[in-house]
Formats: sequence, C-alpha cells, structure tokens
Amino acid sequence: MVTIADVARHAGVAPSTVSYVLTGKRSISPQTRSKVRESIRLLGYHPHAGARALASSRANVVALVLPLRAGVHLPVLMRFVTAVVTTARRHDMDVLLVTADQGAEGLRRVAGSAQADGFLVMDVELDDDRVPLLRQMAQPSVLIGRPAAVKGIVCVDLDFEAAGARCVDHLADLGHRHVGFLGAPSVVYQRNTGYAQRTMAGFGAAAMRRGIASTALPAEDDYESVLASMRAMLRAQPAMTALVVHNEAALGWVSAGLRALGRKVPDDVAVVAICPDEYAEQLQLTSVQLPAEELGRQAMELLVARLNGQQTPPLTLLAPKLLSRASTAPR
Amino acid sequence: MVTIADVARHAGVAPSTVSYVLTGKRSISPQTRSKVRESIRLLGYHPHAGARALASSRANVVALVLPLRAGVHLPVLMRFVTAVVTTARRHDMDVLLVTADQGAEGLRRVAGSAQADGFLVMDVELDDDRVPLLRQMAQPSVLIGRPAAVKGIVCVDLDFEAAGARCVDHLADLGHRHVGFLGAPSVVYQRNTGYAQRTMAGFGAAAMRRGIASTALPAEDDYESVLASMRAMLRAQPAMTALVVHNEAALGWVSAGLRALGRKVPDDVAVVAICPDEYAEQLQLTSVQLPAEELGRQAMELLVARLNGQQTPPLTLLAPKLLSRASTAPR
DNA sequence: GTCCGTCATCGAAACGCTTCGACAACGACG
DNA sequence: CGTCGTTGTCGAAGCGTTTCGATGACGGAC
Repeated sequence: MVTIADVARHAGVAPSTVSYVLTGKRSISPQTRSKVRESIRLLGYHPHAGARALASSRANVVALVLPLRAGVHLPVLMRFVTAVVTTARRHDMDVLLVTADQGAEGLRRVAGSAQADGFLVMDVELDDDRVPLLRQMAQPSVLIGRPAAVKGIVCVDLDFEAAGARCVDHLADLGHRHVGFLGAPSVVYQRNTGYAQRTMAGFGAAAMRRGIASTALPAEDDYESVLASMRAMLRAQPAMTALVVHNEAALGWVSAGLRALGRKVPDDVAVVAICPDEYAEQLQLTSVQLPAEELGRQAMELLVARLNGQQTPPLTLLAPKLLSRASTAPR
Repeated sequence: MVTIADVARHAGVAPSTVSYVLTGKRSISPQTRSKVRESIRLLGYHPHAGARALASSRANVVALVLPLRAGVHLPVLMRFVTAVVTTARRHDMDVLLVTADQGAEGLRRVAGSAQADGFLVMDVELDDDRVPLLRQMAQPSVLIGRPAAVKGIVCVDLDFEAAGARCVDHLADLGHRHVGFLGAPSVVYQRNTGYAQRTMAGFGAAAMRRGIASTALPAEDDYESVLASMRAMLRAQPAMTALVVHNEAALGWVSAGLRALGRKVPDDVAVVAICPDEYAEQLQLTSVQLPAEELGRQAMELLVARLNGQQTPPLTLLAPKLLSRASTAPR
C-alpha cells in the first residue's frame, strides 16, 4: 500500500504538506502543489479512509436508512436513492446502506462507531421511535418525510396535505361534486406513514371545504385489488365522477379497471394522480408531481450543510405542482 | 466519546484485554470477560470504526455495486439487496452502496481507500469492463451473474441457460410444438447482460434439440408493449401454443394481453415464467424459480469465506427448479 | 537597516484501535 | 523439587492520517 509518507518522499516534501494539498486547508505554492499532485498520480495514491476518519473524525460517509418493506413502491424509492447517492458523491461522500429493519439499534451502532457522519432517514412514520434517538445523536440527520413531532429535527418533504387538497380543488373547479380517493396499500396506513396520512387528510379537508362528497379506500398493487376498491367506491357513491390516486403501483390498472366497471376516463370518471411526473406523462394522467429526485437532492444538501456547521431551516416543504393532462379533460 | 481506554480503566484491565474480549482472538478468563462486558455496557462503548479499520486493516464493510438503471426490475433487485444486507449483518459487516454508474472509477476509489474489504457486483455484462479491474484488485470480489470470461473471478448465478431449456422441455413434454419467448426490455439485451442472453440461448438451443419452432421478442414494462410483442409473435407463428416469459415487469400483463388477442391461458396458450416464486404463485403461473434471496445470501457467504482466507469454488451455479401451476395445465 | 506580517512548509503529537512479544502464575510431569 | 507448557494479562509499538504550533524566507514599512 502506498501511503502519504511515500508521496511526500517522492515529491520531496513533508507528509503534512501532502495532506494540505489534498484538503486545501492551508495555502500551498503552485509549484509544490503540482509537484505533489504529480507524485500522487504517479504512485496511484489513495488516502486510507480509516486513517482519515480517525485523524479528522470525519468518515465522509452518510448512512441512508431505507425502508425495504411491503407497501413501498420501489421505483419511486430508487429515485430518491439515486439522487442521494449522486449528490453525496458530488460532495465527496459515500453512502452506507442501512435497512429500516435494523431499527434504532442499527442507527445506534453506526452512529456510535462513527461509521457515518450523518443520517438520511426515509419513510418516516408519524410516531417514529427512531426520532428521539436521532435527536440526541452526535451526528446530524435529515428526514425525508415528516413525523408528527418535528421539534429538534430537520425534515424535507413534499407538502402532501396541500397535494391532496390541490387534487380536490382541481376537480372541484372542473365541476365534480363526488370524488374518490384510491390510496396506498393498507399496511402503509397501518404503519402510520406520514405522507400517506397527510395526503388523505388534505384530500378530506379540501373536500369538506368545497362541500364535495368523498370516499377513500386503500389498494394493493394488483389488478384485482384495485378493481375491488374502485368497485366498492362506486357502490358507496354511485355518482362519483372523479378519482384521486395516491398509489404508483396501482396507476397502471386504474383506467383498465374503470373500463371494466363501465366507466371511461375522462368522460365518466376524471383521474388525478399523485406520482412522479414520468409515470403521469406516460399514462397521460393529470397529476401532482412527486419530485423524488428533488427531495433526495435537497435532503442530502441540507445534511452536508449541517455537517459544515451551517444553520438550516428545520422544515423544507415543497409546494405541490399540478399538471393538467388528458385524464381530467374539462367536462 | 468513550474509548477502549475508558473501558479498560473502568474494568481495571489493560486496553488490549478489552480488545481481546471484543474480538475473541485470545482466551480470556470468564471473570475478566464478564467484567469487561459489563463496563462496555455501562459506558455505552462502541469501537471506533475508523480506528479499527486502521489498526486491523479490515473495515468490516463490503461494497455492493447496484445497477440503478433502465430495464432492471427493482423488486427483484431489492430481494438481492435485502439478502445481501441481512447476511452481511450476520457477519458483523456493513454495506456500502456503490451505484454502477460510478463505473470502474468508483470501484478503484473505494478499493484504494480501503473503505471496503470486498466487492459484490450485480448485473454483470458478458463483456464487462469492470472484470479486469476486479481481478487485479487487492480486495476479493464476488459477482452475482457471470461475464463471458470467468477466469480468476468468483461468480454466483442461476443456471439461466438450463432455466431457459427447462421451460422448453416442460412445454415439449406437454406436447407443445410452437413456443414463443417474451424477453426482458430490449436495452437489457443491448447491454449484453449475462442472464438475459443465457436464458435466450438456453431456450433457443432446447427448442432446436426438441425440434420445436420458436420465436422470441423483447418487451418493455407496459401493457402496450407486451401486447404488441405477443401480437407480433402470434403473427409470425400463428400456431404458437405456449409462451415463456422472462420479464417480471411484463408478467402482470401477459394473460390480459393474450385474452385481448383472443387466446385463453392455459387452454389456447400455456405460459411458463422465469421469476421469483412469489410472483408466479400470485399469478398462478408455472415457473422456473429465480431464487434471488438464495443467490444474494450465497454471494455474501462466499465473499466472507474469501475474506477469511478460505478457498472457494470459482463458480456456484444453482440448478433451475420448475414448479408446475395452472398456466400449463396438461392439454 | 531593522522590525513586523505573511506565506509556505515542516515536525511531532495526536486519533483509537489491534497485535505481538513478554511475562507471571500455575499445574503437570519426570 | 526443578522444569516445561499453558493460560491469562499487560505494555508498547504500530496503523496512516490530520492538525497545530513553530520556523524560515521574504517584502514592505518605517
């Protein structure tokens, strides 16, 4: 293994000088800098991560806590992950994969061993038992999503409440008086997942405000379940003329299902989805965008800022954007 | 931060003794052991990962190289990931997430900085440019999948060639003389991905051997594409009475699509899938199992074995298992 | 011509752990 | 009863960085 001492010897300088060239923490003359750089290149030197972590008490690693469990729509999750990894790399950091099933214990271990400088936590439940722990840890953390108690933690989230409301408003403006809500798989609500609950709440409140009748049901990710939920909604509310879908896995089955139930989109039933734009685009659905990449990126940027000692706003809430497409043609 | 010296002081022993209690590399009297354990618990001590890595030249981390790109079916990928993480944890290792788009450069960086002790690489292409690098790296690696040249590397894979053949044999035994093959998205073949190519090859060869006519087409992950591919196959080979599907994302559309083309499963067209068992179970499809968890687990175990200096077989090839279900009822 | 501030560099001391040789204590053995 | 292995523990020397105080060299101000 080639060490910093080897580089220093080769370049005819002190090890500390090499270190300063690498980190840029002190000014170095251009000549020395390029001499050292050349030696580094020639010898193929890579600083030893462990040694670095030990000396600087910075691992240059963030832990990403991922929910690999039922009800999570993986393609969407991966958009977050990709954005996080890309942004991390841009700041010369790496990403340690921690699965949510390792629980608070896993967090404690990773934090205690100083394996990671910070934590990015996804799929937060409203009453999440990891939150108290995160709050008292030495390392900063950023949540993607929002628990009920946000005191003392930093969150990034889409304003799902507003998103739910935005869908209703759009439909109400088009004259719909009876709307349905096709939600995430029921386990997601059972877990009390923040974004799912909030969207529902926003949807419900907006319907009340606009004096519109509404029904809501969860749906699993298969055709039968989607069909069953929609059938049940139509039975409960035969006059239903619009549907809000907050379930990426179900999206593909919705219009086929409605057709099977004797309804055409958009003539009989208008559809608004809450999902990444690409999906809506492909299916030609009016949608509120779920900016996964943007959320992942911002979360990582916030974490980096905190690691650099900067003050950050405790809550970054992205405003929902609705894009009108063929599935809600004016009546 | 509480260090090993604190623990040693608290327990009234030397730091090295604490270390030996932790690693178990020398025998320690039961009394001392429990005394030290108690101090560790009381003080909430966690060894500093960096220090440990530096002193022992072992980071207790494996890098998992993930293909987060088009054509990869994420639910299946996540099965691998979950199995890898779980197995890693069982050996007290953590998992560093490296995305394939960081390329060979990323591997070099992680390896050079001794951030990881070994590499697990997924979604290997037949002529993968990372393979030469992996071969010459100080750290061992295990591939999930197989490049064309396997010399000097360790791979774990399902025998996809046999899997393709197994499907044909099953169908041939049932009397089918004209079969189709609905493959992965075309980008996957364009990339020359090992498992996709091999399955095709096995399928084709078996069809030849059994004197059966065959057609093959790729399919994307949407209904339209699946329908189009199947229509094209039926046009090319109107007598087609059986279909092998090697595309998890397409599975859900197959029987609906065939129905739309005027064919019923299994009476008009028999279907065999190559996919994780759960999917086949749910859709009641005869299938060759894709044991993702098993592959992930074995890959990690092999890597651990190599890290412990054990010799391992260069190729672990799992035999395909076919499970007969309703979609290939005897004619 | 002296003094002072800046700039570039050096040397040495951490950082927290593992590992290896050394060494008592102790029972077994001849 | 001396000797020899074993067992359990200690002390110290690394591991490869970063960081901080120190130090020359140099230029500008007086």
